Amino acid sequence: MPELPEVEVTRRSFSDRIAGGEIQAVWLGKPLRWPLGCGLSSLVGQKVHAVRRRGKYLLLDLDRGLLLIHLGMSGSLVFAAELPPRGPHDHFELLTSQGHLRLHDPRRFGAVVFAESEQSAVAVKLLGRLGMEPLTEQFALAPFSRGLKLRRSAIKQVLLSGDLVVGVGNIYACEALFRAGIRPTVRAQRLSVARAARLHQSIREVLSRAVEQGGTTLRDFSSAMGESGHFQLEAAVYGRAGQPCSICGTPISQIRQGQRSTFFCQSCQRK
DNA sequence: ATTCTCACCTGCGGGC
DNA sequence: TGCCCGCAGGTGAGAA
Repeated sequence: MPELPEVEVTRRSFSDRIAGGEIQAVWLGKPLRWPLGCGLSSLVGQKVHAVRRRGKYLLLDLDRGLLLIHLGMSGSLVFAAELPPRGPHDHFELLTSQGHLRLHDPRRFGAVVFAESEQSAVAVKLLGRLGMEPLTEQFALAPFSRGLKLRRSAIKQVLLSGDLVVGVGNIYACEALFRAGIRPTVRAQRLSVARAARLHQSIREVLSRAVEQGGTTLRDFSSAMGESGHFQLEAAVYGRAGQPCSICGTPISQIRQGQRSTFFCQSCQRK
């Protein structure tokens, strides 16, 4: 589910409300992708100071250390003064004086991990390889273009890998490549600077527009306020195999790249 | 070193 | 109606 826009929309939907809250209790359900990495009681009494985002990770700053939260493929957070009764797919709760945060994650590819600092081994393992943040000044054309030149893989795979630019998942990779008129299978290193510039711009546009729209709700994503996203209504290619391209009418193609579906227009994305 | 495949887990929709 | 298969928003680990 959650790519950068969904994670950012989630962050904004509870960051201010949880800030300053003191942790009163922590509850863990079924195992997630990784163990929490600390005792539950060591978190109790600490305050949550802020919620930041790095790539698709949420970082909850505590008095001592931070919690890294990843939503995996099917995760979502809810934050409210009172939570409804737990369901079978609720696996983590942070009860604070400001309200209760709950992770709902049917597939349990998500994770909540404690790190003593961003320099700690576990934080570096998870965050260390991450590339540029696409919605900040850090995401400049020159390093992006230079990075592409070093990669022989298909451009779609490079976008998904997250080591050049973070936050672009399967939906937004397809959408950004469509907007840039670039075929997903072309080798990254074969893109000219001009075409890299177009892609650079498309990534920024698609991601910021998706954030504006509250993210993409395909199945059940919603913000921590319970609000669904609307970007799926603007998707030009993702999930639209066989439907006419909005630009030229050519039926949208679906192929497999690295065990993932790729959607594109053969006519608008020639190379 | 980069690149590729697999694994993790559950639910859902399509075809038979 | 029910079963089986493939597929789904991510990404670290390990192999090639």
